[in-house]
Amino acid sequence: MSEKTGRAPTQRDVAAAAGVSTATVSYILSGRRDRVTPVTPETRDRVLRAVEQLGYRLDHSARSLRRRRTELVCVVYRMPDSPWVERLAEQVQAIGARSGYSMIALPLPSSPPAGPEQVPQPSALRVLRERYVDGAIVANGTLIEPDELRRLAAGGLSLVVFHDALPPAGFDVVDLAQRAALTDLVAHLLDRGHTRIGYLAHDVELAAPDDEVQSLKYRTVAAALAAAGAPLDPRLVVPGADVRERAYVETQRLLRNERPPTALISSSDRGAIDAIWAARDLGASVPGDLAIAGIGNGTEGSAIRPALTTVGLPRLDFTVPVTRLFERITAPDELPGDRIPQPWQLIVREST
Amino acid sequence: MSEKTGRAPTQRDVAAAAGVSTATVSYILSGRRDRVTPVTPETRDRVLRAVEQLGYRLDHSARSLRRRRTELVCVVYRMPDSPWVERLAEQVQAIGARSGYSMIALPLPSSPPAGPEQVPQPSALRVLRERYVDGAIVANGTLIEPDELRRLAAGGLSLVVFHDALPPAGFDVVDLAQRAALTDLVAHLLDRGHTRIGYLAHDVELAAPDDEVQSLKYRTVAAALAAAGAPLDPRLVVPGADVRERAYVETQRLLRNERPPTALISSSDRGAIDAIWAARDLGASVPGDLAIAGIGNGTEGSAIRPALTTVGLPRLDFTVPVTRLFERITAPDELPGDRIPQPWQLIVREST
DNA sequence: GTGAAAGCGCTAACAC
DNA sequence: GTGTTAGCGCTTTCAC
Repeated sequence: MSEKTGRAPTQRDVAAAAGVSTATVSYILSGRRDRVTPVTPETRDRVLRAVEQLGYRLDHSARSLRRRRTELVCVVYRMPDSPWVERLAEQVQAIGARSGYSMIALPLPSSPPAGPEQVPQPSALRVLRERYVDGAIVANGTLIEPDELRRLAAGGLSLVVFHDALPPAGFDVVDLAQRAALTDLVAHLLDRGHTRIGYLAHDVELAAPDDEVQSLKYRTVAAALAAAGAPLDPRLVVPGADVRERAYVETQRLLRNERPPTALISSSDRGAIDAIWAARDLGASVPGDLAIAGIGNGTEGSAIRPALTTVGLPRLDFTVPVTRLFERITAPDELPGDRIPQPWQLIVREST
Repeated sequence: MSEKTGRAPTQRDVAAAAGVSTATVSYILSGRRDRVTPVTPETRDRVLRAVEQLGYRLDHSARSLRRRRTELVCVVYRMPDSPWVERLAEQVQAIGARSGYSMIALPLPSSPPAGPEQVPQPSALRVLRERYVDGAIVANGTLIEPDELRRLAAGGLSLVVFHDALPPAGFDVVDLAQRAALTDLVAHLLDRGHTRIGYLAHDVELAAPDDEVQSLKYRTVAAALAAAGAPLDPRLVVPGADVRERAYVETQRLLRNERPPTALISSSDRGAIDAIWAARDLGASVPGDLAIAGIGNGTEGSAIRPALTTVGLPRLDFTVPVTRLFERITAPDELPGDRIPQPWQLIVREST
């Protein structure tokens, strides 16, 4: 464990200390793939003792270079992580461990640079581009440009991407079918007799309402309402779903309108919960005076009173996409690219 | 960008396509350190065109092996990330980018295996042990055993560890001085005249109340109260700070006691916020009937009403420790290991 | 201004 | 059961 020289010990040093060849050290440390008789326990002990004594640690770069794989996968997500991303990461870690893979995370900055050029830090993408990892799960496919995804896949990176509207192209796409679920939510509110429906938006949705990916939720809700003959009243659309205090304030402003909404859809579950607070503090009952629905099915929604109606993933079981990632990694030749359905659903609880 | 063969193109392929040597390709792609005349624009163009056309991507493993550094740093944290860890990660990313470093995250599973053996997934620690990264910031030093930290540092990994009670040993320790801040909090409540003070605990704190690191908060609060002659009443200590709904239920149970507490300290800000809900739903005013304080200074605390009294980092500026990490990485020889003070503070707001 | 060549630490044929 | 050896893809010294 002690080391006086400046250089870290290598297998060569271990071999010298144990009086064996580097090949033997490698066999003992990594096992050998061919069906050859094992080393004698004595040799093994001697080598392991030398490893211990020198404080030898394997050099990952050298191993990957030789093995032509890194035995590392990566989960890419947008910075404030959500509970479902955590479950996903846990499952990647657990399933990967079975085949000797470790998992790292690549959190990309939360604020996309304004404008159409929502290119994340190139220094972060290096990890995907320069073969740091064998595969990646992109939890939020809108974080990386479609072209870049295609190039990464073409470059040999195994890729599974969560995205609502992206054709597979050398990678698999987990299709969340968010649009269908959001349309169901709107239908549910209309069924309940609501006609004045408000929308608590994320700031980006209002900044770029025409952006197909950034404003997917907003656009889908608006389109569903319009299709039902009850188009969204612009005065009932407010920002603030990003930040708790703003959601609170904006909801109260909405309720003080001369013609307040009778139902409110929040672009986030958090915003919806703050809206519930805001309504209650103003003496309005939920859902009596104001029905409130969130989007995302976070964990908080089922814990509060009234429990939050929302749309999102009903179960956080990602066995299929995660297993698929490792199939891709171990597949001898290129897999084409499938669509893996994992649909969002309408989850009706007490708040509507 | 197209590639028909099974093998990914290498610099050798690029060199062949451009009619130059691999050395030239390398110069163009990485710059060269010595003060030598630059390549001609024509050569440069030809090489870059070949790169583009072949879809060449650098191989990180080969580069690291040769350069003897990975140009990668890592932020280690406990899985449900907190806002301050996100700020830390952002700052690591930003400061690292200046010297060509990329950042990855290493989220360790949230539930430590019961018992003293709180060893995280060995497959996760591989990333630190096997030279995947040049340096790491451990946001929660209790996640990794002190011995392991020392071994990692001794093995050449640059390390900066956030920890409340750990001597530097080949790595720097960011000292949060949590104990002092928690003692201040207790003093603050006693000043306000409270004598029956409850504690909403994380489950681990009650499972292993003697564990110096797992139960630091609980032990410190208990010790401070005892020292003030107002020892914690065991009947006022309840679990539930981990999960929102449980925090809610346990707080209400506490308030229905025959002798309910007049103040409550929650081991987490989230638990404290749920406790505020719970108290209000029972008709109790906060802080009138029940003073409530959190621990951690999360972002939610300042957004709710009443704003939450808490202890934690007053500003999320990690320039000093992050800069220090990169100093360590670039330092020609071993730095000893310093203590970097970044003290928690008592933040008194409306809830107490 | 460009090229030849050595070698980073490891693995896996193959030889004995 | 263990050793020899040829690279993996890249960078860098040195030569021209």
